[in-house]
This record gives sequence, C-alpha cells and structure tokens, in this order.
Amino acid sequence: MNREVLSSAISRAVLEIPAGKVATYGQVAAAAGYPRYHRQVVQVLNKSGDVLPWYRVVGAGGRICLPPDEAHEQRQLLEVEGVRFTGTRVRMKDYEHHWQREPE
DNA sequence: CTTGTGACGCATC
DNA sequence: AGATGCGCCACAA
Repeated sequence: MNREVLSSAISRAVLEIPAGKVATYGQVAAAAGYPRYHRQVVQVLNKSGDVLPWYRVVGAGGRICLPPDEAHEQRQLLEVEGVRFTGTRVRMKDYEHHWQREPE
C-alpha cells in the first residue's frame, strides 16, 4: 500500500460525502476500503488543502477536532449546508452520511 | 533503522 | 462528562 493508492482512495471517499452530510474519519477510511486508516485520513486532508470538502469530516460522535479558531470555521461551513449542531457536536443521527457500498 | 507526529477511536477510570 | 492510556499506520526527520 503506497501513499498514492491511499490518498486517492481516501480522497474519493471524502468527495462522495454529499453537501449537508458529514462522516467521521473512521467512516471515510472504511468507505475508502481501509478500515484502520483513520489517521491517514487526517494526513490526506492536511495535505490536500482546500481541494476536498475537508469540513464534512468530523471526529467520532460528530466532534470537531480542530483547534477553536479553525473549528469555528468548519462549523460555519457546515451550518451553511444545513448541518445542525447539538452543543459543539454535529447531530450525527441526522447528518451522518452512509455509503451504500464500498467504492473500488 | 528508530522516533516522533497527527484535524483519531475506543476502553477505562 | 472529562482525562488517560493504548492501538493504529504512513510519513518525515
């Protein structure tokens, strides 16, 4: 498994999250076909910059992981797409994205 | 080759 | 609920 395969697979998964929905790092990794690679999702999002809808990826339970300043930005972007929060977390029950099948 | 690092996840306390 | 510890895995130094 090399960086290219992983990053492209992860990128695809992230791009499949529709506007108004979110997914956790673990879900993205699993959807990409690599269940234990949530940490690589972080690396990819960091590196990719604004090419991907990075703000649609949150921590388990809808938790925003970024430091306060950036967290606020992510929250705004999500709210613009209609994602609602309960306190500091996304209401996963309502906005969690479910992949229908593992993309290849 | 060895260590430290991440926008993590989960069990425990 | 908040804090700690450990597992996880590619990558940079």
